[in-house]
Amino acid sequence: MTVTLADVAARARVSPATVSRVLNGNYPVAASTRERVLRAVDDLDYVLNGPASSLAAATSDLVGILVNDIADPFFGIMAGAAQTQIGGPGDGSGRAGGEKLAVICNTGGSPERELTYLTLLQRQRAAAVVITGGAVEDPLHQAAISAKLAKLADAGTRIVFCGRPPLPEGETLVAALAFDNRGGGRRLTEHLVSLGHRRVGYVAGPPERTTTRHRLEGHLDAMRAAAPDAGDADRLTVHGPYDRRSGYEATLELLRREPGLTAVVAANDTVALGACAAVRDRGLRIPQDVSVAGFDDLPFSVDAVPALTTVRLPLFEAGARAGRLAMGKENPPPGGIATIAAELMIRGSTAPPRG
Amino acid sequence: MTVTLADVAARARVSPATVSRVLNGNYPVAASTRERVLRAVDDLDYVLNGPASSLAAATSDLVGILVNDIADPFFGIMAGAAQTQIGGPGDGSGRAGGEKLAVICNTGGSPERELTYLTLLQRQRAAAVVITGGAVEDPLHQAAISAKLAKLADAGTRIVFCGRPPLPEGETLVAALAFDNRGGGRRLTEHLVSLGHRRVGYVAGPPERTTTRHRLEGHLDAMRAAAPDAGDADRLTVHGPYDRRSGYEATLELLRREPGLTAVVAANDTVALGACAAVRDRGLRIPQDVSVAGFDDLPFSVDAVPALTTVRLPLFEAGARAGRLAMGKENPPPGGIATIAAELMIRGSTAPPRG
DNA sequence: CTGTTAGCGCATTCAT
DNA sequence: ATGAATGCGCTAACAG
Repeated sequence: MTVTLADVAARARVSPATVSRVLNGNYPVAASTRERVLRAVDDLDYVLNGPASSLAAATSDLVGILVNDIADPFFGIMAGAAQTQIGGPGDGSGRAGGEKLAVICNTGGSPERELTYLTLLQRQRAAAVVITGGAVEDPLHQAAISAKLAKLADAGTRIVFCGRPPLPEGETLVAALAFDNRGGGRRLTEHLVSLGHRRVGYVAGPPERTTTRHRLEGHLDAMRAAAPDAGDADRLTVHGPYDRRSGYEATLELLRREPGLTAVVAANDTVALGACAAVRDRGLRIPQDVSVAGFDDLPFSVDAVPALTTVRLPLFEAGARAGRLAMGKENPPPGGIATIAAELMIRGSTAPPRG
Repeated sequence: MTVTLADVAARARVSPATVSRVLNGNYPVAASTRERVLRAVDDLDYVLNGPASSLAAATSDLVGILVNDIADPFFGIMAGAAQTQIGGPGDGSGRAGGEKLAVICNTGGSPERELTYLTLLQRQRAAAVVITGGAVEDPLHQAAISAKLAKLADAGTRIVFCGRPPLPEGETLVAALAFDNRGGGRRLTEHLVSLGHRRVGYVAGPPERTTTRHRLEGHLDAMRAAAPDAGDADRLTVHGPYDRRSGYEATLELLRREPGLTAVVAANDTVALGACAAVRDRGLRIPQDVSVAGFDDLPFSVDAVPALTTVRLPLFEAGARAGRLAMGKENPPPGGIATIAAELMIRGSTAPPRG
């Protein structure tokens, strides 16, 4: 019923071993023989049995890419970029040669699901795993993930972090591409401070996430430098999920707490969009009455009205690099860790506060 | 070195078969035995060998989700929704029970890569495949894809279309969830016509794609109904990729061709954002001078300024339903085909043309 | 309810 | 450069 390697061998009048060698191309085979085998493959419409192959070879061509939320372009861009380096462009025949199968796994930001996916990938003997986005800082989960990653690495799976800080220990296990969230956050708020803002609200992401904490710390650093004795930064910080609605509601709350607010900084661009809507619904103008700033510089941010001041992260480049690292096409950075710079993008949504 | 099922069996003092039955849970096993086995699994930190399991069972727990562009939330939302129905929430142990591994494959809209991914999934003996987004209409590729899908279906892989029109034949192979792109496009333009617009530009997607064609046809139907002898609809249609830049440039071009344009309809919301930017850069106001409309109702569309009139597609619901169909959790619609309604969302970006 | 027996389809020794 | 033989780790009959 289903065509096997043995069928191909019979038709090409060679041994199964030879067919295997032709298909994997990692062993010398006479050109004429190869020719014959390839023709038999096409004639019979043979498709390699992945599981059998993986079982025998004790390794598979699966590469996992873990993301927190695939509906968010922040992750979509990185994941898509990584996949371009892994899937290979194909040869146009649809025959599928030595390509890896890059697969994206949506954890929803839940550490449990993250672990489950890692186990699933371990079960599949994945060739590599790329983990994108910030981590949850709960020590229990940290330890569980570390242990799991150690096992994966031990089994020969390459591990790459993308937009995630390196593990406390175990730097040798993993190549990590970390974004400079703290520096970006600091420079963004410094920009506002330099414009004259002193009452700045901050809509943070979910607590316990590294990304949230780093961006917030950068913001607070800048605020403290500007007004060492202000001390009410906590009062002007609200946490919530990384979505539009959170930005909307948190901004209303901030405006309630501090009607004299002159600027709102959001944890990311999506949240910033919600913040903009809230500011407007309160009858305030951007940036004349309230400045608004985001983070990430997602594609839509430049089209906001006014265009959003934000911090640009080179998501595509980082994702592509992570993909290359996962494939072993590129050498890991020194010490296994590289920090990716974040660039301040000043646009129309920020301006000096009202005289 | 690596723990196998036999090791677990030995430690639990049962046969390998019993361990297998416990793990797969599809066969009666005494509670006490199960207990013992599970403990041995935990003690030994055993992880099932996926390839071996798939080889023996002649089927795997992989489910593929094909998307055109994962950086686009249109696909991200559907893919994420499908994954919620497939991956299962996990039991929180990270142990990974009977879950399927839902994997997202990014084709970049290229039929070749689509074929390659299908071959890769075929090679893995995937349990199901969900194909999202419109198809390319080239008959050669259509035939190649059809043939490949037939083989997959033949091998027991369930096939589900999501946001893609059904195959010309072979309805029995596939459950198809198709969006009412034509109807949505028609109602959107009818709305503009009813406001009084007659010179309406259209920024279409890439030619040869079903989604592009259906939306455009809906638009043209509505235009022709409004002005049967206008006949210059072609002149006011420009094709381009589904991205912001295309919307920007095409709109400038349309404004050049027809300075008297009172409205621009874009192939989707992302394109519409670019169109808005172009309109503004030309010194025109939205909607007073030019109305702009999009399609899809992506999350950011309501936050555009003014909020974007568009056509809402229930992307999450459709993706989730596709996921359930792929898992066999839900029965296919009658005839294998369901059309998903598209809802007109009238917001601030459209208004009557200037008196 | 549990144990025994046979492969699943391929990659890889080891020969030649 | 090629063929023959072996086993990867598991599931699925078939017994009992």
